[in-house]
Amino acid sequence: MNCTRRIGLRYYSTASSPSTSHFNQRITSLQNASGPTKVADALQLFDEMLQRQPPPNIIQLNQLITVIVKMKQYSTALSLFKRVNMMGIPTNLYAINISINCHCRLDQVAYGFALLATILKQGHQPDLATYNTLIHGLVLADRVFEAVELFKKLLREKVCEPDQIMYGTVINGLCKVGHTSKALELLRFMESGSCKPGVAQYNAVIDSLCKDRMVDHALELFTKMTEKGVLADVITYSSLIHGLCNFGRETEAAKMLIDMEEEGVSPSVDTFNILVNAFCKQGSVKDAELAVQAMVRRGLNPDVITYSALIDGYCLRGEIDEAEKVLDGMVERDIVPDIITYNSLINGYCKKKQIDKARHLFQDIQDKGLIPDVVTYSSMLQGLYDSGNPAAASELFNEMQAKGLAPNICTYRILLHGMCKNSQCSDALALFRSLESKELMEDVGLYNILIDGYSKCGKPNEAMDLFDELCLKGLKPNVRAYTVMISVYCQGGLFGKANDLLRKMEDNGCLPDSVMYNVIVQELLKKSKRQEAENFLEEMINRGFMPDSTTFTMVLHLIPNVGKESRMRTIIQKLTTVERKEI
DNA sequence: ATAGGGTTAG
Repeated sequence: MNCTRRIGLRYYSTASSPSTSHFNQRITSLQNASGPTKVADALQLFDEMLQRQPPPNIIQLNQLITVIVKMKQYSTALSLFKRVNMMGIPTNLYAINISINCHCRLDQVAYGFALLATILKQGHQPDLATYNTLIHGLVLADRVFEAVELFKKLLREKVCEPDQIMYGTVINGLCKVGHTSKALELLRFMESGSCKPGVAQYNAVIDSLCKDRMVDHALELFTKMTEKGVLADVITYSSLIHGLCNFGRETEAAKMLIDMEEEGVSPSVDTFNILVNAFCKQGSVKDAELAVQAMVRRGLNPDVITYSALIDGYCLRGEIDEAEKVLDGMVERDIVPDIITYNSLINGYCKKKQIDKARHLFQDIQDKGLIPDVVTYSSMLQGLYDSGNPAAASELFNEMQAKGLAPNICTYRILLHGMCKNSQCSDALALFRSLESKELMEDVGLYNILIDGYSKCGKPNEAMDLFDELCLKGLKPNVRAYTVMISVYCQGGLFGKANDLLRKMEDNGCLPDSVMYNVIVQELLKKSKRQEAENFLEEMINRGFMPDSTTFTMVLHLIPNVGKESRMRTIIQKLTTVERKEI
């Protein structure tokens, strides 16, 4: 028997011409290759293989076409299959599955389904990979409902026994469209069945829960998963750390990092970047720098995201010098700053009223070949308006549109605010009226800017009209909208109306905040409505809000130097006692 | 031996 087998092997190896192994070698080296000529080299090899007589087997061709697919050249891959068919080389199920995948990636799910018929015609049966590719195709086409229906049908009619990949595809699809609870249901279903979920399926749901702001649910699921003996990996921990950070729970996030290392899971650069970024956004660049040191100690190299986060952190604090130092440091380490890195700096310069430096950098990065994005332009626009140069701003806005960059809601906020601040309220309103997106036309924030702008331009009636319009549209004014309107009423001496609105606002379930109280007290004091101001001052303190420095200064001026009973003094004394207690 | 899912970060 041994003898027969040996003869068989021998026969096999002599039958394959020398070029078979030669092609195998070239396919293998292409699979591992990277570089700009990879696709061209693969096509060249494909041509050579098709010219060979007898024609190469379908396995090698599948391998080669997979190289093209991995490079996301789906239409090229499909055209190669077409040539295989034209040569009369028989394909197999693998080949058709690859084709289905290509069609799905090209947003042609229908073609994918049509290939089911080809599979049957050729005497094959679709397998798990076939169905999973189609389910994934539906997910890619944002047809998650249909994907779930197909999955259920396969299950109901016992067409196939889903594996972890198929469950995972459906779970990911559900998470993608925000149906986290359905995804969780499916995960539970897996737990109760024979195909148990792995860490990837748990990760999808944990991450989705975090994005739904349900971090504690995510943590619970994480615990349950561990209890079931499924080991968390770096992605599980990174998702949780990210979720915690988004909730301002950086301390717990940092503890999670320690936990993961104790469990033997090594954090990646990305894991650290989440923390670095969170610390920076929260204003504590010091902690961020410590996190960077910690990652370096573990042999991880900070990347462009790490450095950009630090730069952004320093810029947010107005410490541009420090930000510039970080930039120099990263360049020294051969890490190339990208547009996001520079956006932080440009924004920093603009906020610091160093518009010339911002303009210079804006030009500089373009000379370097970087393309400014919406954020770059928006920052520049804000800087130009803030420096009182609306003409340059509108020129830049035109340039941005000429380049085909679509302004986003932030851009419009900056534009409207900038115009109003530069006494161009009617231009701002005209721009707002020209907006075509429903989302923008119904943005309370944009209304607030216009209302505030008109009021500051001394046109309270227009401001009130806009507020009415906002309510008539059925939009819910937020606390900022009410604040602006109340201050409009106060400035016009219409205190009764201001009071009515305040009541109406609380009826609508919108509670006054610190800013609102400060505005009211300040406006009342400006109009010498001392008693009303005292009432509001007391009310705000009772609700736990502090007068800001402007309010405080105004109030202090009203306290008589010596003797005399003063309600203001009592209030302020009470306030300082409270403060002392807190310290 | 060749095919299908995923994944965290600005």
